[in-house]
Amino acid sequence: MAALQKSIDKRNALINATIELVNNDGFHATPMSKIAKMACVSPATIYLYFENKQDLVNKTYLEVKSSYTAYAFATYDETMSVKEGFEVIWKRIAEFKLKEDAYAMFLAQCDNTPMIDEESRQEGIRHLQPLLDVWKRGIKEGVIKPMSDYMLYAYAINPLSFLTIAQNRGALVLDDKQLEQAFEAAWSSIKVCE
Amino acid sequence: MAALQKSIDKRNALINATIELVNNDGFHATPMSKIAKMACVSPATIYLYFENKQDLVNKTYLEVKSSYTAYAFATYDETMSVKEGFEVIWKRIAEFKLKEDAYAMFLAQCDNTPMIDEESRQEGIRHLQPLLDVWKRGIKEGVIKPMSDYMLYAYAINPLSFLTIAQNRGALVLDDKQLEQAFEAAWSSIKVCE
DNA sequence: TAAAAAAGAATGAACGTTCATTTTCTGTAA
DNA sequence: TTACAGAAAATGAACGTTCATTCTTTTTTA
Repeated sequence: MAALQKSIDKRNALINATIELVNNDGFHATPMSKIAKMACVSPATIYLYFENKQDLVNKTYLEVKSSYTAYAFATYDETMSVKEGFEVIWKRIAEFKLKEDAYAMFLAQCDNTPMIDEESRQEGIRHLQPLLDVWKRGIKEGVIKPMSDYMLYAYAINPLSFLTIAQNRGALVLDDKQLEQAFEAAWSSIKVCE
Repeated sequence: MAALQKSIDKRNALINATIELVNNDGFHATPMSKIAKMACVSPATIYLYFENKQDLVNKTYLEVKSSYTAYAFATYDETMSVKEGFEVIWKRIAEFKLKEDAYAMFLAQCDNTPMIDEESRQEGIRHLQPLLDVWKRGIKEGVIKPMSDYMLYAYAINPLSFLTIAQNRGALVLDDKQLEQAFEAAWSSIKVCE
């Protein structure tokens, strides 16, 4: 157990160092030697845990994406109404993006650059299924406008990425009041008007 | 005149090569030698037009941002009503992002990574002033919800970036009908309900 | 004590940038 | 118009550095 435990710690340290350094400098401007140093490990040791640099960043992406979606759906269950379900998920996502802003920044960078393999990108998308299911249900019930998943995501969820990046760059404070406004805007853009 | 003309052509070729290669591979994975080759120019020649690689990408960013905002505001004038003004600007932006999808991809990458100098980023933001003015007017007239510029941008404009990237990755087709839907979603999220 | 894990130094390739040289342009004098 | 000199623009090769990865040796584990 001690040995395994130690390995998991090192792996986590490598993943966390990758996130922090890539956020600051970008993927290709982050040398393996720097990641190793921040994780208190020899550069050679990275290759015991990951195949190469690309594998390291792919795995980091999937790990962050998993913790993101796990957090997002933790308090949702399928017996909720569409509106309630959406609100619960949306607010968990917002909470995650504010609390785990380094993760949010990292995901934004992965989603907007060619730094991740297409295969890992596809796998990351699959994690969102429960949200897509809420939307499908909402459209069937006539509560949500009949739009494609991409369009719904663009207006209901993606703006949060922009807001957290703006907040991270010091241009905006997202307090509770602003967040409630943001939720209202999100819901307004996808709901069917009564 | 011949000499000057030639120079502008080369400069444009370098900027265009930068956009295409950075879109495909990312900033740091794009060597100067490759940019030079695509622009049919010697690597050394790049340094006659730009100080260094960072300067090249900063200037490229500002050039793209300028053509983006010039296009966005070309048909808008201040005598329009808030709703009409917003609609005109929004639709021009959408048109630009669909027609000039390479530019749109490039801007998305600049806005979500540390690849651009902070100074150039700030200058790029200033170009959006006319849009912020419409919003200010809309809030004063009670037509637009009193939200910060960042929030308004997040819900009304930024979703278009997500949609064009999705379209570019082959995951979505943004036809006229979808676009009208998207505009409705954008307007719904920021307007004051009657 | 044997195997696994980790380390640091070494390697070779790739990169941004510069240098020495050649080519092209421009204005002037015949 | 032609010839040409000086300046400007452009080039390909070269330089020094940095980086991802591997190799050999040492340390830790069981």
